[in-house]
Amino acid sequence: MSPNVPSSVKNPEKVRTRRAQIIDAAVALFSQKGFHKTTTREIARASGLSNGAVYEYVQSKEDILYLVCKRIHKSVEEQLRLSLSEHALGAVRLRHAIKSFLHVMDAMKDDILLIYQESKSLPSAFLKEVLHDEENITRVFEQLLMDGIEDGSLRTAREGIPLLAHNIVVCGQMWAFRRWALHDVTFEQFSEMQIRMLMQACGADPQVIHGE
Amino acid sequence: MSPNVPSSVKNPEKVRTRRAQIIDAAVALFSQKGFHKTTTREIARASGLSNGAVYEYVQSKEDILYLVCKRIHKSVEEQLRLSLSEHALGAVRLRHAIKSFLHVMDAMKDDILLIYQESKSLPSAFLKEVLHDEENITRVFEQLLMDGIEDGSLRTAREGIPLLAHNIVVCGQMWAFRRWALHDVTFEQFSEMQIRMLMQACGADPQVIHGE
Amino acid sequence: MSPNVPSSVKNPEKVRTRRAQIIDAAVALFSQKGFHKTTTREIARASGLSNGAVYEYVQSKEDILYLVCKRIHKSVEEQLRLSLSEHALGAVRLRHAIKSFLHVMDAMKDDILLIYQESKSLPSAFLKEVLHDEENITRVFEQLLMDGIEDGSLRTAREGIPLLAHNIVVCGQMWAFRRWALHDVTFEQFSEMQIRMLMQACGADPQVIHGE
Amino acid sequence: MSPNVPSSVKNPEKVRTRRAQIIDAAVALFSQKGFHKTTTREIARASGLSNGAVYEYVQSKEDILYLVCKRIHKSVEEQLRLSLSEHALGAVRLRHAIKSFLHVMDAMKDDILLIYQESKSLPSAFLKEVLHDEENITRVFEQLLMDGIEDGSLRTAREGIPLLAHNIVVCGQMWAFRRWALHDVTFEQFSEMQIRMLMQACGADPQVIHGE
DNA sequence: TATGAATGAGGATTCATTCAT
DNA sequence: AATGAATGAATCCTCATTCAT
Repeated sequence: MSPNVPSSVKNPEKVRTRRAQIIDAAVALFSQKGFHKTTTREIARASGLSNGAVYEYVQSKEDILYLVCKRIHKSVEEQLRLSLSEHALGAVRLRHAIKSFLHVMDAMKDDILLIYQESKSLPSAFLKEVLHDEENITRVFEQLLMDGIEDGSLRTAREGIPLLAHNIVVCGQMWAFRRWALHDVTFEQFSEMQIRMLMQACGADPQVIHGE
Repeated sequence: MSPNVPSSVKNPEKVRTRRAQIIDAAVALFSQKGFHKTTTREIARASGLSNGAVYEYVQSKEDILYLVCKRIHKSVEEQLRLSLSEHALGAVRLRHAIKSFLHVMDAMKDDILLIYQESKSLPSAFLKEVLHDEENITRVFEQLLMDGIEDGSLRTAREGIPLLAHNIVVCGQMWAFRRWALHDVTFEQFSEMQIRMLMQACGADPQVIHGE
Repeated sequence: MSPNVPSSVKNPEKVRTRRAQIIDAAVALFSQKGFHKTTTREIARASGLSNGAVYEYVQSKEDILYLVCKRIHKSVEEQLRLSLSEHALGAVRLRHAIKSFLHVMDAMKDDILLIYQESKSLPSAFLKEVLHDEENITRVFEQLLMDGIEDGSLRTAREGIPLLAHNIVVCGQMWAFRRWALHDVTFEQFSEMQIRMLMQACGADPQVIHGE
Repeated sequence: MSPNVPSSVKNPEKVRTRRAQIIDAAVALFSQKGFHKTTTREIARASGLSNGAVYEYVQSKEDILYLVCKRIHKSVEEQLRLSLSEHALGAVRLRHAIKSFLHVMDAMKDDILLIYQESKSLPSAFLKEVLHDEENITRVFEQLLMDGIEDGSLRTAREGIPLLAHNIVVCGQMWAFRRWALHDVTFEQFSEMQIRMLMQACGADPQVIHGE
């Protein structure tokens, strides 16, 4: 399904730890200097491996970018799913999820920006997979919207769901990739206002919009 | 103020036409293959100039990227300003402006995506200027918001203006950079729904929200 | 027909002289150290060009090997054709040609050995062409054999012509690639004995076999 | 005398079997892709050993090439010696030997070609030894020529013996390394014609030349 | 102004060999 | 005796930029 990154090293435990080193180093370097301006030598040095060793765990520089993107998305999704609440009302659960998502986006600003700026350098099979990961995140919100519509806590048309979900996701990412333009706004302000706008767009009740 | 791109050619008319050739070629190539994978030779060939001639009108590859970004923003801003209406109500003028803006974004999808993906490769002085250009676009909407609040056609807090303006701009750009995810939504649907959400967030009257 | 080696330099005169430099350097280096152990840097340095300049005239290291093989074969064929005599009898003309050919092989020992040892490193399209060049040399002898049979000065079956021609060619090349084993034999001895054997195999008259 | 290939493994039986595995794998790979394009990893995998294990039985990649050449020559020589006849006349024994030799060359085409193309990559001490092995094969024919001269069944000068023997050997190898050029000739034709030419050159009686 | 040949630093990747386990 | 992970030097090729003409 999702394209594999082959490693010539067989021991899976080793592969896991070494790749973690590589990814850690690469995330930092790609964030700082961009994918193209980062050399594989720098990645090797920064990850504590030799030039050659890197290529035991990865087949190309692009593989590294892919692993980096994968890990970032995995982390986002995990954090998001972990934070989902159990409240009875869909609208409340949605509000909660948006809030959590914005926090995750804030915590992972640099990583999100990295994906925005560098994923276009991925070979198309990899790119497809990365976009697919993103869709999975969107789908979390689509589900919550559905729930809210079903239980009556959200009053909006079903057809609008995909776009609403997208708006939520982009809204979160925007905190990362528009940082330069939002420097006067604190995260608290941003979070509060955006939640209000989004919940209103979703047709939530005023009490829910304003957080009870 | 805005950093100059020096040219060793003196005749300003020549500089203008030659740079136009270079920019035309570069826009197409950067859109297609990205900044890093496009070579200056390719730009030279595609623009009908010799390798050396390009460097008579530009000092580096990054200069070209800068000129490209500049031209795109100039075009966006021009089209946007040309389309501003004269209606008495600020809210109506805003609605109109958003609609026009979305059309411009649709027409310039590729160019907007280009700026999103490649502007990080600009030297910081250039990047600053490009971001500044973007702010100018945002400012158009800030002014309209202000007008609407002043004339009472928009009921929202003054402090929210910058973020609302940003939301409008990002909303338009999103049509370009999230194309892959929005393939099921037609531009008409997108435009209508987003305008509604944004106008609602701005505190417009229902009639205005729905276009009279 | 014969595969081209593209050059990014347009001026054909320049291409000719620069490639000559490259080929000269490469022949010497390939002969000395072999194709694989010769680096492109060495070729560049030895030919008086910069690393990059070499790649203006050639697209890969294998292109260089191809040009080298081409030039060697061209030289062999030219020398061979120049030396063809006008004697009335085909057998005499053949004898003369073999003798000349052996002299050429002696003069070009190193080059012939080079082709023998390195041509397998050519991409197949190139290899085919190089083998084709060799066939052209063989064909010279096939024609002479034919002539001799026709005018009655050679008494042998037509069907044997291809193999006889091959024997002649291999016989000459052998002087190059079996040098190590023939060190006790002078070129004069070699030449005389081989000519005798070959002419006898072709069914020449004793006088012709022994050179009148 | 003949240079040793040291092994860090002591058990000679083990060394023999493991090296056999290595050589088998290497012969196939070298024939297919050439010495330089074959990696030691490939040899390890194909021989069922680990990367490291190969180096317990061999000290370098070139050692492997040497062992490969050795084994090929050993096989050629064995087959040749086994086929030597007991006929009273030297000329007949020679004819028989040539015929057998050609058959061996036909059976071992690929291996012979391998030696021709790759032996130049041997370190000089190894190369010398490989050439020496070849001389031993030549010497078989020298002896037969001597015998024939002595018993009067061959009428040729003693001084010509070395070159005649070489001609015989090259003639056989030619069937391997000129395959591409001889594709129209069947082995039977080739064999018959070459034997005739060679026996004639050796001064055999017509009956012997034509096989009684 | 324009040309296009020349430069040369730089970078991804490979692979024979070693060595800790 | 065997494994397979690690090493790091070595190599081909690219390409932004310069400069003689």
